[in-house]
Amino acid sequence: MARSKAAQKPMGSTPVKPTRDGQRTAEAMREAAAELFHTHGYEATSLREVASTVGIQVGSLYNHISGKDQLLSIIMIEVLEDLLVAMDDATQDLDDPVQRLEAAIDCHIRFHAERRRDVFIGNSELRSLAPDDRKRVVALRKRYEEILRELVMAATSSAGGDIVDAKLQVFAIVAIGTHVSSWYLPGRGYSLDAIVDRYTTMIFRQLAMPRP
Amino acid sequence: MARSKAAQKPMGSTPVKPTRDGQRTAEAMREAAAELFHTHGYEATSLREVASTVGIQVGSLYNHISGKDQLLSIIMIEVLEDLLVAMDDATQDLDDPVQRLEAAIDCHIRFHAERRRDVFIGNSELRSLAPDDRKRVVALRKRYEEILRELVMAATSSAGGDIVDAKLQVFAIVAIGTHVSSWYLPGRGYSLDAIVDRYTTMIFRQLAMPRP
DNA sequence: GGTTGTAAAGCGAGCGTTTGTTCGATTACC
DNA sequence: GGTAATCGAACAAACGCTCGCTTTACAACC
Repeated sequence: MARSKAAQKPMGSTPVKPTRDGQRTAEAMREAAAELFHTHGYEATSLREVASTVGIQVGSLYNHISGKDQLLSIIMIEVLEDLLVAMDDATQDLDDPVQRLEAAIDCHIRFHAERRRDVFIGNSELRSLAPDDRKRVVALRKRYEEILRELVMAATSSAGGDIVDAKLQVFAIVAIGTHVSSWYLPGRGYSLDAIVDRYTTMIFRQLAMPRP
Repeated sequence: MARSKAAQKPMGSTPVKPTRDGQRTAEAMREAAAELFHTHGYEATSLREVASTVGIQVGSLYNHISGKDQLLSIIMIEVLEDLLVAMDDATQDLDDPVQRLEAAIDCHIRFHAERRRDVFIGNSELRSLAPDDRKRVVALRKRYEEILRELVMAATSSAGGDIVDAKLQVFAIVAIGTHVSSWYLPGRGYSLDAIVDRYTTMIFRQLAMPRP
């Protein structure tokens, strides 16, 4: 191969000698993997890079995972589950459907910006997943879209708005989130508050209803 | 490695013995590469798979390309240049700014749907590009966004619309295109005409102006 | 109208690396 | 002393790429 990468000296901040605390190592592995997957992609990342980032040898990884694919599926499933929880937390205490939608959009965009690294992995490495994991991820995504759909429909019918097309409306919102996760950089350009505010206005306009 | 892939028997429809027509082979290589990059990703695609799809040996690929990366950069740059040309063709004969924007949205969505394979590659393999090629692709993208921006601004100022935020408005349109290229399948679900129609209405609503 | 020279195109074996994964020995902690 | 964690060396497979050789098509020549 032409390219040369990976596997220099340990640069990690974690144990070099055996420890009782395998938990910390497992966590460092997920963190290192997420960072590398985000930068180079799953296929272009070697387990030796992951190991050297954590500060251990390649073989030691297998004390915590069954294989490279597990590293990816953990990241992808976790971020989706977190998103569902965050969306639930953001809306569960609100009664007014319009306020619920506004809170949902806020949560949606904020989550995609703040956890852009993991979200980006989740959106670009679907095909690298093993079939079973892919099914699970697709199911979680579908559930998320269903939640958005119900929020949009409840808000419009409550405030006299109008949906051009429910499915495509949800897609438009999802697309904005995905796109944000690909360009947003904290501290550069737009503030997160500004992004949320502008996009919320634009989405409410699509629904032909005023913002509260 | 655990996975086993590629390199069985030739399945291509093109020459097995030397021909004067290397042009056809080069074209078949681009086609095979695009198909494989789209399905498995650039890094997960081996040149042996490309060669076996075309129906030649690995070494023979190098009669037409300098390396694997060139295969990718050709695909990515070509699709962007085609998009710019298509957008120009779609709008150049129109004078009314609103009609120009409508035609642009039509072209934008249609292109992203019809050439979804190449567009998808263009949107997901940026990090696999060599630095120079990446710069070129980023520049082309920026130019495309600039064109969209001017179309949006001209239309709104002409028809009394209102832009919440020019940059984010363009981003929203781009995001819809990218998203379409990831889910649209011809003959399944929405017709292309329906997609274009619905999204056009939604985008015009965002600009607070009526469709012509 | 055969003969021969040339260059493009493909073959196929092989090169040096890198890859994911395995495994016995070793170390550190309870 | 037992056990979880790590090391370190090794494995076979797959990778991008190179290269000397053969095959083909076409043109120039006698």
